[in-house]
Amino acid sequence: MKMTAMKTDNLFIPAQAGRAGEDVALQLEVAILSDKIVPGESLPSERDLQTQFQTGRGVIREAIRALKQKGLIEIRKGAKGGAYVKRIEVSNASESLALFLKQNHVDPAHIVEFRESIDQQLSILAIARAEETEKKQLVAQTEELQREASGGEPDLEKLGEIDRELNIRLAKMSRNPIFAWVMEALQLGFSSHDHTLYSDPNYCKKTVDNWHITANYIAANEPLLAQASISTHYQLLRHCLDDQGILCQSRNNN
Amino acid sequence: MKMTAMKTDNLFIPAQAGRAGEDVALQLEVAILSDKIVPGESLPSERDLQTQFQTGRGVIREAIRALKQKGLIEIRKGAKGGAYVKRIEVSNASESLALFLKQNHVDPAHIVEFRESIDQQLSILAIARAEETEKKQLVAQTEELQREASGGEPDLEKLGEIDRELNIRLAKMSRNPIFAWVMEALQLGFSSHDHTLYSDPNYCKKTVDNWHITANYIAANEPLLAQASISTHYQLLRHCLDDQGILCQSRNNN
DNA sequence: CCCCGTAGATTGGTACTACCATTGATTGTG
DNA sequence: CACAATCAATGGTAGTACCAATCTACGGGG
Repeated sequence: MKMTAMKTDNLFIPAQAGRAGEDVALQLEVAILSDKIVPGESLPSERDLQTQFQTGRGVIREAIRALKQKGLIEIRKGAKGGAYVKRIEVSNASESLALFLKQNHVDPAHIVEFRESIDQQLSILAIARAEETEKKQLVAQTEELQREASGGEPDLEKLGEIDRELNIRLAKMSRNPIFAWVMEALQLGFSSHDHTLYSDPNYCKKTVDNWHITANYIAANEPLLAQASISTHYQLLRHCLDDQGILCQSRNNN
Repeated sequence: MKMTAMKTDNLFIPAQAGRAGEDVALQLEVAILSDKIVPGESLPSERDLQTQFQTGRGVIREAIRALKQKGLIEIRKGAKGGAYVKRIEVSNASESLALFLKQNHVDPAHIVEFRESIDQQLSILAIARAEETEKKQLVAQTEELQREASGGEPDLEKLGEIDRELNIRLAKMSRNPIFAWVMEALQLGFSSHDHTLYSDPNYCKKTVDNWHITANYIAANEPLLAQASISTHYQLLRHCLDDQGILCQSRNNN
């Protein structure tokens, strides 16, 4: 316990347990979360940490890997490289939830239902809180979606991308990051289902036009009408999935 | 593409890129998520993987570490040890979310708002889908909550526990597991805030009684009234948090 | 024959070394 | 002064050796 507090920092104590790797990761995480190392700065090099922790380099690397996985740091190679502390993004948390949902084989009907509920609330909040310019941008993007879909050979990738952006834009307009988190998580895990809607010519145009209508209702500050058209969207999605036999609609899960 | 499908499996191709570790982790993750390795089974030993991937053991260990971080596997030492695939728990997603919310100083008001939205929808679904017996059980548990709270020295731990169970019970009555998971994820990250409601004598009784009222409305199949009383619940929570200066209520986040 | 304990084998955990690849800074050269 | 070669720092990979924990199997003692 020298506590000499050199320029860098010797606040790391040598880890010796059978789980040295986790010990190191924990100490580093605490250092980061307690703002001892601020986003933009970098941790000492692996070899420095190796000496500070009195341990092998492999242990350090495993700890670093864990922190990277958590989204706490970003790693750059070469001189001036190292583990740079970064601001955590929602996508990390979303990915976590998406993994869980994916492994549990969720009934698509449940996801659709949940998303509809979220979207309903989202439209209300967006109308109440978003700037006029944001609402106009939303409308503009739905028109871009229409243009993209009107061609004889619509680019499904592009349509899906725009649809995703629309959802995220709407989520941001709610001024509540939690909605954005959930939305992103659901899309990460089940973007495939949205594709079916656009790949089927019977539903593509209806869906696209309905997006435009919804956006216009939001821009016109008509929450009830917006909710109605969102319901329409999910009715379309349900029918479309039903046509393809994707929906189980089984109510006998516990 | 031998497809010989040996007893173990040679479906792993040697990784060579500068990011071999991530490559290995990705291949293993795919193998797990596509149910090639089922929960309960274990991955090959590190030394086996080392030969299958034609790489060093350090690379394997880092990949394993990443998967462990994601909650995909659990590691046991000794003979018959190894990386056992496990069912992902919501707590992983919660932890991830908690990290994000913590580092980004998310306003508790946002969490309250989101939970209120979920609860509203939950009550509607519960009324429509739950059995009569479940509704009666819900009411019964709110009465237990009242009994527990009526004593001169209410056990805060016990109250919190019952409150948590009530929420989970309600979520299950919706017949849609996603609501339950999202709810649980949020609660795990912020159970502290729920305690404040019960620890403050000014709000405790009101909250408890309101739970009872809500449950009765649900049992009586009165969705609108149930929603109203749920609103009351969150009004109480908001005021309570406000009294303690926890709420920021700042609307100027992007 | 049964029970218990010890030895062996398997596997993750740690340490150390050497070398490669990338990247930024330094230095040298035109 | 500009540009290119060189160098140094750092992460990435490979391989070895050994330790620690844990299960299995064998064998002795009852």
